[in-house]
Amino acid sequence: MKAEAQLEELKRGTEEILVEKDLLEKLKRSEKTGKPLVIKAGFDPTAPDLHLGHTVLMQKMAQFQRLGHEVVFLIGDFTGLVGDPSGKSKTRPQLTPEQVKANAETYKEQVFKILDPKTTRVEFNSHWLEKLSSFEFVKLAAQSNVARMLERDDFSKRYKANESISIHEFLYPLLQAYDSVALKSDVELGGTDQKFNLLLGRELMRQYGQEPQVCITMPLLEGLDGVQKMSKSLGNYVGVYESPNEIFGKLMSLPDASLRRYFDLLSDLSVQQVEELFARLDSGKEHPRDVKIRFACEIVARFHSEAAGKEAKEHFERVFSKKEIPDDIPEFDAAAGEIWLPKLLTDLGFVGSTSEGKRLIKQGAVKADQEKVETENLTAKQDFTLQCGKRKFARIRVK
RNA sequence: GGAGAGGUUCCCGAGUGGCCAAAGGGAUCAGACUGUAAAUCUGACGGCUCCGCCUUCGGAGGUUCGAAUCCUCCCCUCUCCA
Repeated sequence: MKAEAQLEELKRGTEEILVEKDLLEKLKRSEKTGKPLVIKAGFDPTAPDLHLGHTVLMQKMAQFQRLGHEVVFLIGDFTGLVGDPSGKSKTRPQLTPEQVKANAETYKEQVFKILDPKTTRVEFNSHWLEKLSSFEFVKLAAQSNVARMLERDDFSKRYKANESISIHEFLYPLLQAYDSVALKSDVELGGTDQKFNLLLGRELMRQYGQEPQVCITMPLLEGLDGVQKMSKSLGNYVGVYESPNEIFGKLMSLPDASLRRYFDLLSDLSVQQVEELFARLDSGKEHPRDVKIRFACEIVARFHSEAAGKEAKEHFERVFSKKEIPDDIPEFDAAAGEIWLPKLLTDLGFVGSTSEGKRLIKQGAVKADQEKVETENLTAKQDFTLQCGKRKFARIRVK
């Protein structure tokens, strides 16, 4: 594909390209020499599961792949030990090497739901960062300065609020930048919160006598709460590896206001198709719920299969629209006779404590065989279905 | 090194000897209403077979009938000076 056409396609959905002119140059050169560009995207193995937010970036990576470039999926196993301060209001807990290793493995497994394994290069930055001598480390640290670091919004906020900033947090961006030097990357992708780190890579490469990388930032996907960015620790995420029903259900709880962004950043529909869809929505020809269902189907299909998407939809309608009991619910054995429900709910993992179980019963959240439970004790003679809240079900087998 | 300010339940933040399992807000959970949306209203929000008991207010001791609150030592954070 011609360099100009590639650029047009690559621009879709991006927040910023620094610098667009440089990217065009690189694309042109690649076109002429047939040498693919090295596309770098780093992931910290802090959370063991990839979520929808990560896939925004990964779809962009996949796009580069389809255009014939070499994508490096960089696992920050070393930088993960440091902890990225980007966008954080406090120091991240530092991970142990064991945690990082386990998380990194999970990452590797999950990446290829979206990326093409054949053309993806997986790297661990400990390979070169571990080998840095203290001398080189100090040299690296000398490449930037405190004033520059404090320009960053996250740091300056913390600084002004009289909150602590550890020295090693200053090191993080430098290490990430050094990754670019080690990889000689042409392009680095990241979320908008990565802008500073990405740009430092550009600078550092220049200082190490290399051609600076182009930085492309992607918008951050907000989580299911519609406010904060999607993250595992905030619990507002949709995991790539979750079950079809889980993914579907979570996406259905997405606020309407976030729907457009989700379509823009994640849907495979063309720009025009999205435009048309939302025009119908605005004019009332389309119900937001139906649009959401379509989207949920698309995402489930992407991570599982077309059929799984359909099934998840049916399941959802059965359980939540018609309020039926789902058919594939966990089973649990209980002794016949008097059953103290708060304990049973705790054993099932539906609640964290018997106190919580008691509260929920009092609030009318617990049902046995579709009937609201009024008392804490229940005399069980035969199997029954236990429901806690809207979505927790279990089949209790009485013995 | 010196001077000062702080560390409270998931988060923010009140509380400065008993009325404190600790105000208020946020987050969360449940109920009503719905489209598992938003908004709104109601309730819950340390644990325990729970009208009572047990464990919590940076940590360890101490004073007291009684401590988140007072004293001692320690750890951590911030500010100013050097």
